[in-house]
Amino acid sequence: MMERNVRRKPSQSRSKATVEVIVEGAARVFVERGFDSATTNHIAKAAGVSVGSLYQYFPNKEALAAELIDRHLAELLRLLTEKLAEVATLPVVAALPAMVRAMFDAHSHEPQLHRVLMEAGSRVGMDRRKREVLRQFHALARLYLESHRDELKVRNLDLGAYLLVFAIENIMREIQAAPPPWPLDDVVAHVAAMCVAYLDSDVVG
Amino acid sequence: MMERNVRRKPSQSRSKATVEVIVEGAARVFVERGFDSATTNHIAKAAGVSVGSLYQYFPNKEALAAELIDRHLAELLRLLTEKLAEVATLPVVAALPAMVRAMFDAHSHEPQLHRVLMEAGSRVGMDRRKREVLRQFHALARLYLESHRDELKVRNLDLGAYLLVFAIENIMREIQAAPPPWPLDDVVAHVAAMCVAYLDSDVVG
Amino acid sequence: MMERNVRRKPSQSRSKATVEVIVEGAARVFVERGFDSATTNHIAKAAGVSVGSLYQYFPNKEALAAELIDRHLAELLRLLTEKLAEVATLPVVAALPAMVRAMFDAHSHEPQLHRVLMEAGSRVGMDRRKREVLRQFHALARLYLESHRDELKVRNLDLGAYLLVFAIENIMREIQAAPPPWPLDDVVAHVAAMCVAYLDSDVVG
Amino acid sequence: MMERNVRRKPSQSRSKATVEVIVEGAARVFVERGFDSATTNHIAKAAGVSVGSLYQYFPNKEALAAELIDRHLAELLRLLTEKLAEVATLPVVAALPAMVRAMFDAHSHEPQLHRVLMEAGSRVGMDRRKREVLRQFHALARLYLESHRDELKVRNLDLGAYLLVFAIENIMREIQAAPPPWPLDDVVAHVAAMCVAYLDSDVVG
DNA sequence: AATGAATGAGACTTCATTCAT
DNA sequence: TATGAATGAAGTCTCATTCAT
Repeated sequence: MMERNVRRKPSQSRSKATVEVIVEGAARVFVERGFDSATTNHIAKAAGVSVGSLYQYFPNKEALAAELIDRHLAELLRLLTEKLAEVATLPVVAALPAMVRAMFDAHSHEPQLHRVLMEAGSRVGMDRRKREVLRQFHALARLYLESHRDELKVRNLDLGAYLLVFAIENIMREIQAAPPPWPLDDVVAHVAAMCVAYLDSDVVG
Repeated sequence: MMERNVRRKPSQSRSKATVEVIVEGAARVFVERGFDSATTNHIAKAAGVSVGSLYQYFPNKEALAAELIDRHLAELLRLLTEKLAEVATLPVVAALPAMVRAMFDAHSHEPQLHRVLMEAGSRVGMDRRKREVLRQFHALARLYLESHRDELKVRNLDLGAYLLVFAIENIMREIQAAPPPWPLDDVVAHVAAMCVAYLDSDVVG
Repeated sequence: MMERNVRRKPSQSRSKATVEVIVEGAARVFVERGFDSATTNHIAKAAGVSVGSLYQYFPNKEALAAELIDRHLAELLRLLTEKLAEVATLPVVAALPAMVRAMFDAHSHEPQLHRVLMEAGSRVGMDRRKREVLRQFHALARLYLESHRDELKVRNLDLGAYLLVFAIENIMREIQAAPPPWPLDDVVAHVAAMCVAYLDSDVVG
Repeated sequence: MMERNVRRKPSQSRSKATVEVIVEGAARVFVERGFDSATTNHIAKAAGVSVGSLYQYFPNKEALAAELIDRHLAELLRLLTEKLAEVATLPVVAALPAMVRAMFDAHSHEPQLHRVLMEAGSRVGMDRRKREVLRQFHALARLYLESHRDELKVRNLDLGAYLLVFAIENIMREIQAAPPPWPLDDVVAHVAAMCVAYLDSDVVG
């Protein structure tokens, strides 16, 4: 079903430009109408190309959403990796708030589009792709924690990194979806505190 | 669009039984085929009634999913409320692990069905309904925390309860969706530790 | 299709009352929703009986409309026959305006319902039934004209009566459907004048 | 409901041909099965196109009937306008029989199809459209009568033209629907005589 | 490469009618 | 007789996808 994300590698620059307008058109239409109500015809029209051209590059609507997700997640991963590199040498108490904040900022980019894509969910491979990225970020987080092992009481840093990544990611998404009534700085501070406190607890297992 | 969840109040017992077989049929079909591929005709056939009967009680497929969600969330709320009452007088360090475990157990009920419904997501009103239940549970959690305020360092118990509820709920869901490679008891212990440590941290704001 | 208008002769008075409320309910629903959108379930509800009872007396929706048409046309025929008897001895110049006026008055009764039934048209046997009544009225008109033959120049009184009846009936219906911008008395006077003038013309054939 | 008669302007010639075969298929199916029993699938099959193509150009069955009506009425208006131009300078006594005959001839074109469309009636916008055309013809008739005012006794030529148009049109339609037992030439002669005599009568108002 | 008219499977939904109670 | 829950055939319409130009 999800045959191949992109049908033919657009090597010509004209093709590349066409792919670009199609992807942008898709983003616009997904935001305006939601994933289900968006049709390939809508998208082609919004992109200013014919349906035929759309199908030249994308086998179906799902592939378009997948492409948008991939771009978003790649950006997310890039941002967080970069930020982690920046704070890698800082002590955990300083680094974690920075990472939480970075995660929050990363989720503030085109929230409508990504909300729509999240809702499209597994039909679009969102789950698998997102889990893949989180897995990568989990690995990064573990590396970071291990290099700061002596600052921490928690021993199972693999599990520790897992919990941090998922807890932070989900709360940031939740905040985007339904902003809570507290100053965001407070929320960020609390999330960071939760993480720091956790890493400093002497849980067994 | 989501006009009314149930079309007519089934007062007669025959009607009630019909509604029941339809809802059960829907659950089965949703699990077997996923939300998108399920059709009202599939569901009617699975339930052993005619499509007409299905439409007598439910305006569309979404309403069926909504009904299933409502039942699930009501059960969830009931379980957690009950558990919270049980542990209400215990100190936080004892109560939280019990609650985390209860949350985990609650998510272990018909996980396939609820995964499908989560994926159906907002098309089905899942988001709104779930947020409503979490709001209720947030209120309960806050009450609990306030009655144990002197055991805690965190001051903003409203925000505190919010973070606990969302962090726990999301991690439990994640574990259901993609079980991690650690013993579940360890995961539960760590989540509880994260919560306890957080509440004992002296974050400002 | 139009098996039999009424299924069982309602001999019991309870039955007769039931038929009555059903017919009245049908009239109300037809006016409110139009013929096509009216369903037998709507009608049964409006009449305060169950669908089953409705089907006990009427085989289908068409039969209900037919019944209403029959009642209407019977009333129309009765009124016009009566009026014609009244004016039978008057000279044509006096009688025709009276008949035109009577025709107009007759069409003023429950115009909404009858408009709906006209629109339902042949599906409901309207055409056949109406033609039947017009045929009867044509016969009456011819009798009248023949008994006044010496006041008239037109010789083919059969054709003459036919034209009068159809011309008057159609114009009266048209006036009901889309009232023209002239005083109705003027319109009636003109129609009468047209009829009188026609009968006084020496057309051959 | 009657959103737009035609969905997209067929600019390409292929589209135009498709629209044409669809309209012709619709005409055939309406005649064969009547309006109610005709389905869009029947029509598409009869036209040799897919349902999808039908819906590309017509939002529903009603729109197809409306298109056929529009064509018919346009033709009717064209014919009568032309005929009126021909006889415009003739005296009323000569012109009216010619117009009545023309009206009769015009109604002889595809009578079955138009009978079906009349029966479909207001569901199809027939009423509104027909009234519009009659309004136009009323205007033409009035112009004609006014330019012959000195041949006539009737003074309210507006109302006069109205009566003529409606009386003639309805009788012609009636004759098509149920041919009466007299030679049509006689009927035409009588209708014309009725009109001429009316215009020569000295009705007040 | 691009176009966009054409396709058609199949989902949704209604409502006249039946029949067990 | 009355009830109204249940039936299911059949019609409407959409939209992802193809393919002739």
